[in-house]
Amino acid sequence: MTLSCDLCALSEICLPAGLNDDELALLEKNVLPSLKFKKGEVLYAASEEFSGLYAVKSGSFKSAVSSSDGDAQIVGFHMPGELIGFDGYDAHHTSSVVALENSMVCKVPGSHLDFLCSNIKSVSKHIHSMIANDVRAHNSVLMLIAQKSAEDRVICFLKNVSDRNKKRGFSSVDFTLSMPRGDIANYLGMAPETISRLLAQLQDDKIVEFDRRNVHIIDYNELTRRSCGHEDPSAVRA
Amino acid sequence: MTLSCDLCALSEICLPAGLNDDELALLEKNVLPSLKFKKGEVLYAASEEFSGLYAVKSGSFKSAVSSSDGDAQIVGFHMPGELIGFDGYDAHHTSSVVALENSMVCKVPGSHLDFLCSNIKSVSKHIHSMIANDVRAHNSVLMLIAQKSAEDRVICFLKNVSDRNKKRGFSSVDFTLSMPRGDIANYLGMAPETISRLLAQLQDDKIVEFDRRNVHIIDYNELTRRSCGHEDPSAVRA
DNA sequence: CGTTAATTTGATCATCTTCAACATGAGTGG
DNA sequence: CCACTCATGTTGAAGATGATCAAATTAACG
Repeated sequence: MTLSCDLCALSEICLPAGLNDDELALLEKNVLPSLKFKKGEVLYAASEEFSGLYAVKSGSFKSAVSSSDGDAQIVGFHMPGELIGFDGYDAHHTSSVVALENSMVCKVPGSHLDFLCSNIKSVSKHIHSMIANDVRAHNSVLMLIAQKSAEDRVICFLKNVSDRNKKRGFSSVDFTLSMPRGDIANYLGMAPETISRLLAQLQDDKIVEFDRRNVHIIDYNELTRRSCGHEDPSAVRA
Repeated sequence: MTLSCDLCALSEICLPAGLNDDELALLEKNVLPSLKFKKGEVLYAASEEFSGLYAVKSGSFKSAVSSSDGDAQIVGFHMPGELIGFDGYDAHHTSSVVALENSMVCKVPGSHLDFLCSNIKSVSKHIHSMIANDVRAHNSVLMLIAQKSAEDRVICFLKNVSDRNKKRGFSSVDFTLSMPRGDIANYLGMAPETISRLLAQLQDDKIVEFDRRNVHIIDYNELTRRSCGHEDPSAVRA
C-alpha cells in the first residue's frame, strides 16, 4: 500500500505542494502506487513510449543518452521530489533512466496528466515550474561544461548536490554521493582520473573530506565562494 | 497587419500544424500581431517576468545566460518556426534573447496559453512536443560538448544548422550563418581561434566552402559521415 | 575469502587555449 | 562615394590543462 501524498515527507516540494484537501484527494486518485526499483534497474529506456511522469520518492536515479557511435552521456541525476520524464513528453523517450540505489518512484500516467493540469491549477503550475527548472538546470550545466575549468566543475557539482540535499531537508554538509566517480566524470565531461585528483586536492585544502562516497564539507563558505556563480538549479533533467 | 497563421509560410512546422479551420481561427485570436526586432535588439532579458511564448517568424535569435561571475554562455540559436520562452514558463526568465539580424516573432501571451492548450488538443500536443524537443536538443548539445573533440563539435554544428534549414524548406547545402564566429565558439565551448582553424581545415579538405558567413557544403555525405551521431534535434532552447 | 569492479596515483602526451599580430569588412560620417 | 574606424576574423607560436596509458590499491559482493 502506498503512503498517501499528504503524508509523504516530500509533499512540500513535490506535486502536492500547495494543494487543498479536495485537490489532494483528486491528485492521489491519479497517481499510481509507488514502484520499487533495485540498484541498476531501468525506470525507462530510450525509445520506449512515453507513459507518464515519475516523481522520485526515495533513492536516486541517473538519466543518460547515447549517440549512434556508442558514446554515452549522463545528462542528469535525480533526487527525491524531482520529476522525471519530460524527454518523452510527446511521443517516446530518448534517454534511459536507471536507479543508482534501491529507490522508489510515484508515477503520474500520461493519460491523467492533462486531466490533472486542467483541473488543478497548482499542478499545472508545478509542472510548468519543473519544466522551467529543467531548462535552467540545463543552461547552468551547459555553462559549467562549456566555460569552466575541471576544478570549477567538480566544486559546482558538490555544491549542487549539497544544495539539493538542503532543499529536501537534509544536511548540506554531510551526505553520500550515490553515483560512482565514473558517472560524475562522464556527467561533467572529464576523465575519472581527473575527478579523483581534484577531490584529493579539495581534501588537501581542507575544504571537503571524502570517505568513499561519503562527503563531509568542512568549509562550506569556501566551497560556496569557489563555486563560480553556478546558481542552484535544484532541478532535474530527463 | 499580421499575416494570418494559415497563410504563414511556417504553418506546417509552427503552432498551426495540424489544426482545422475552426481551431486555426481560435489560434489566431490568441496570437498577437507579429513584432519586429532589429539586429541586436532584446526580445526579453533575464529576470524579466514571463509573459508568453514566442514563435520565430523570420530572422534568428540567440539566447544566453550569464553567471554571477560575469561569464556568458550562449545556450541556443533560434530559427523560424521554433518556439522560445520556456525558461520562464513559471515565473521569470533566466536567459536573455537577442536578435541576430532583423527578425520577426509572433507572441502567444501566457494568459492565453492555458486556454489554447485546454481547447485545442494539437496545440497542447505541439507545446509538449516542443518541450520534449528542447530537452532532447539539450541532451545532444551536452553530449557534444562533454564528450566530443572540437572538430566534431564544429561539424555537428554545421550539420545541425543545415538540417534545420532543410526542415524549413531551404537549402541544406547553401546557407548563411547569422551569428558571428565568437558566438559559435561560445556556444560550443571553445575559443574563436579554434573555430577559425577548424573551418579553414574543412575548407582545405574540400568538404565545405566558406565565404564570410556564407556556407556552401560541397560534400554533404562526408559531412554527415563525420557528424558523430549527433542526431538532428531540430529544436530550440531558451 | 576470492574475484571483480571502482578508485587512486604517476608519467607522458595531445588538444586546445592564450597571447599577439595582422587582415579583412562593415558601418559611419564627411 | 570615399576614407576612417572599429568590430570581426584569421594565422602563428608557446604554454597549460586535462586526457590517456599503465599499474597499484582498495572496496564491493557473492
